[in-house]
Amino acid sequence: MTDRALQPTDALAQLSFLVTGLLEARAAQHGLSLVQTRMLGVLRDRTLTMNRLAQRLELDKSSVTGLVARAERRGLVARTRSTDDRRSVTVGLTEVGRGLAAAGEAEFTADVTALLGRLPASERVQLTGLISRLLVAEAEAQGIDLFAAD
Amino acid sequence: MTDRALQPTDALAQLSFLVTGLLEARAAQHGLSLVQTRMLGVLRDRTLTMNRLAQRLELDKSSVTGLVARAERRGLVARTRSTDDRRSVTVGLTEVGRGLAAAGEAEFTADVTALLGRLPASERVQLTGLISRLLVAEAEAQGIDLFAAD
DNA sequence: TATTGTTATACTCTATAACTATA
DNA sequence: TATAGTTATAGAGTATAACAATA
Repeated sequence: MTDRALQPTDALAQLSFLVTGLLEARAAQHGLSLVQTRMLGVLRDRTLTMNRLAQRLELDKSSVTGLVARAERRGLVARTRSTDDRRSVTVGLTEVGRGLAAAGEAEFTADVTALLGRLPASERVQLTGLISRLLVAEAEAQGIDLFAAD
Repeated sequence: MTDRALQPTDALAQLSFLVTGLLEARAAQHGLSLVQTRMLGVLRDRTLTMNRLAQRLELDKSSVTGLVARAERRGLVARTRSTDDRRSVTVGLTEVGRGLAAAGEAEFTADVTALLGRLPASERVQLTGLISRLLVAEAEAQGIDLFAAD
């Protein structure tokens, strides 16, 4: 009765639900949704116009208007009109938003580390290596360099 | 410049987003959301009361009332009052719903198979084996038997 | 009294279409 | 004219609280 393996599709699907669930649960602890968390993550290393933020999140610009408005109301992001192109609005994290993003990321990393801790070290290394290979191969097939400076 | 690996957390997070995205895209082709797809999947092998369906989906019963109502309006599920406990309502798939669930599952399986096809066969087997081990170990730690008849 | 399910209400998230302001 | 962003509107999805029917 040991070592029955899941079907490949089930394995990937269940792992994905598990990991997404971890992220969602941590976000919820801070009163954040998944998409708000993604937005904070995207803005952690850069400042973006509404338009480019929408592209990053793969959302319509009108959706992002509301998303940013709600985050702004909570003091997590700030909007400033661009000086060069005065049609544009630049969005960036506030200190509060930055703190929340950092805390959430640390917690999620701890959760994933704990999850991976279920496997012996050698298998853990093997697993993450294989996933990396898979992601790189898939990105390459899509014409994307996963390690591009961006 | 070859074989740089992602950090473990990034690797798992990105894989999860990728797989979830595949599922979401297929669901959208059929005009279904992720949660509607999950519901069809849960009901594929069984019939459930509203209450137990809510537990399965980890949603409030009031949320499931709306979820089922929208699916029912589209002819995907059917509600019937239980005869033994007349407070209960039993939900099950219609033939249309069953067809949609089957088609969606087949498409998603093909997508995942194509994704895994980016890796050579030996690594593919290794990867899915390791993921299975991880899921079994995690489930065990939570006191769940992943292979329980249910 | 307790449980099952629905309804009323409110909020987030999403898109489409129409609009304003700037280029 | 074209682009950046917002607003108006509509609908899905979610939860809390109050409710009706049944146990």
